[in-house]
Amino acid sequence: MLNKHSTHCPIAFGLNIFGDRWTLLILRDILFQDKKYYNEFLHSEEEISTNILADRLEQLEAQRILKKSPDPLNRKRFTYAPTTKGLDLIPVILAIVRWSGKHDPETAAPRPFLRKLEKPANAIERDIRRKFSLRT
Amino acid sequence: MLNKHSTHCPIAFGLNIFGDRWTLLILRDILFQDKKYYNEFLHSEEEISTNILADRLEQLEAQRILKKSPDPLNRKRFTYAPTTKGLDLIPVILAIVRWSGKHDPETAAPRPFLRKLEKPANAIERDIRRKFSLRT
DNA sequence: CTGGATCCCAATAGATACTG
DNA sequence: CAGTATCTATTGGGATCCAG
Repeated sequence: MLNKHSTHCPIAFGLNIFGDRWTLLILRDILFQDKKYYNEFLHSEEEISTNILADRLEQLEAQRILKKSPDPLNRKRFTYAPTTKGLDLIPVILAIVRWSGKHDPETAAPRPFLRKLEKPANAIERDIRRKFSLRT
Repeated sequence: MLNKHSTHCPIAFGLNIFGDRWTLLILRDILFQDKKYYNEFLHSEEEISTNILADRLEQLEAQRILKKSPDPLNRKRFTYAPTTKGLDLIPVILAIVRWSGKHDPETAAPRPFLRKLEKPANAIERDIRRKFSLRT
């Protein structure tokens, strides 16, 4: 953790919230992979462990980046959906994707995950926002 | 660390390199604050500790995001400058700054650090790139 | 001296087993 | 299903140390 005093730097502020190896992967699942359940996040390719997933979901909810709600179809399940603050992270994720697309020999080639990223960034963002405004 | 197997996801790829609380702060110092020495990074507001700074500089050099060179003015010192791969992280940092500007009550107000960010993103990026191409 | 790195130890993150 | 508990590994703070 950064030294207690909050630093008044916008980069430090952001990194204090999502500057780790897992948080943005959960957002990726939600925003780009249409996942919304704890178990779906658990079984993503990177295999996050249960305590980390629980912790990050809690942080994200506390930061009001995600909203946790009981699943109407199954009272035992919860769904996680992005808030406006969460949707506003789309450009951060897209900037990372573009950087990796340029500098990672593995991801530079077209991949399933990247198909929807062939559109311009603002079209991608608009589509995702539309999806969540329709079903929330 | 993400589970050993590299995941072929561009977001995971990026996060494996700069998904922590310190790496992008060093890049910030270099790209936006004109810092280039170990000691300058050490004394930034967030007070990174010496072992972390040494480790991150090593990682960044190993990833060819920074280039370490002997300082021509002082044989004992080293300077760190961004490579093209490092300059390509400017949009990631700017996306984080924009998100924080919108969602952090502290950084939303204009601040010294943010002055140069009042220009459009591509003008900011162009200016920084120009600065480094002139002096490398 | 002084810039940079290493070492020791505490704190935090993470993997796996287990539980309400 | 969705976590907690426990144990291990990694990160980080601060002192110290080494090279020039």
